[in-house]
Amino acid sequence: MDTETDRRPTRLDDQIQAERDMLARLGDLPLDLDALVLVSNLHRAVAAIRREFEQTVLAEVRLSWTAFTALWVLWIWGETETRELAHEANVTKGTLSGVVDTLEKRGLVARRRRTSDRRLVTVRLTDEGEALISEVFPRFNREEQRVAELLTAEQRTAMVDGLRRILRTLPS
Amino acid sequence: MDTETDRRPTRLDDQIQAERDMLARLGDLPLDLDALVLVSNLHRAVAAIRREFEQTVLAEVRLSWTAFTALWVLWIWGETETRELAHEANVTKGTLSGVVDTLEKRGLVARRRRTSDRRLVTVRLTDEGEALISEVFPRFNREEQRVAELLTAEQRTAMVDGLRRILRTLPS
DNA sequence: CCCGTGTCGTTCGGCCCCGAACGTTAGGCT
DNA sequence: AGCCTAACGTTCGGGGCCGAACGACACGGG
Repeated sequence: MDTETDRRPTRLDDQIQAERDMLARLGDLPLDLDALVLVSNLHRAVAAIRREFEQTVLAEVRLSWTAFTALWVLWIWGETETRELAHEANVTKGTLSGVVDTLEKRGLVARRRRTSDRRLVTVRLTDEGEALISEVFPRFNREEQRVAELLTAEQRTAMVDGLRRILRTLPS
Repeated sequence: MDTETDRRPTRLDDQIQAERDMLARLGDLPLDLDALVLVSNLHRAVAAIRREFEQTVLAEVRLSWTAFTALWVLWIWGETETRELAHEANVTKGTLSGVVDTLEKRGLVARRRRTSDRRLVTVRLTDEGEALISEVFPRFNREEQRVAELLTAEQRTAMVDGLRRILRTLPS
């Protein structure tokens, strides 16, 4: 690593200069700034939401977002094949395998090899897992509600509809 | 792992039964289903977008989303202190340290210890890094545009405004 | 001058995440 | 029966990600 003999612009100079630089650099490119803002805000907001949840409701019960989602799916769907559970939890089956491992170690879920087709493995909640998710989910939903409340009804419907369009198009 | 002597409901039975179960289980809880759908769709859409980008534009140049973001910030802002870069890239400084390590190994960025305050480290693009980001970014933005095009103008503004509200409230 | 106190970036352990490779099993075709 | 092919879940290597702990450093008050 180099060292630098100092003459750093102050934060204020920097802001102004940075904007000038940005405009100078971006000005001659055919850019869609709205699209940039949209995608980057989407990303930031989701990261913020996820962090918030993982640090409050989920931290108390030591569950990652994905682990929680898996439990939720099992709660609603009942015993589920690994592949479907992975799809529903929005991760690859390789990832899900690891998540189920940790959930199994904690005694929250159990695996079961099917006899009719021995390639298949299903996952189901244990009693303990069921107790946990039914206790945690209402609190989780209350957090979701707090997020949704920040938006107007129009914004909410516009967003949900827009997100659906994206999901329909992109490979999910 | 247990084994199971089979009598699995078919997929169709399952769908119907699962919905019945879901309604039965959720019916007596004070739930905000709209909030649930909103948050879960947000999450799924962002994951889909991120995967899409990481598998097309970013895969070609072997950059993760975060690595790309860091390069972009450095491109726009110029030489930046580690802490600010982490905040801007939306990760903790611990994470950023690792990302900068890999970028540095590839010769795309360089670290510099400041002499005025020897606790500080700044990161800047190398010529190679600058060449890479200025080549990749337009393609990245074109992908962003493709996503944004899926929405109506109204949806776009509603979404951006809604996301800003979320970001303003949640600890980012 | 020196000694707290606070901030910097880095390191560490643990988990999540992915894609590729792998062994196992099912099922059709000859 | 004996292949071939395809689908299943797991494993593995590489990296992202976080929070906590850490050493280096700055700076003000005794």
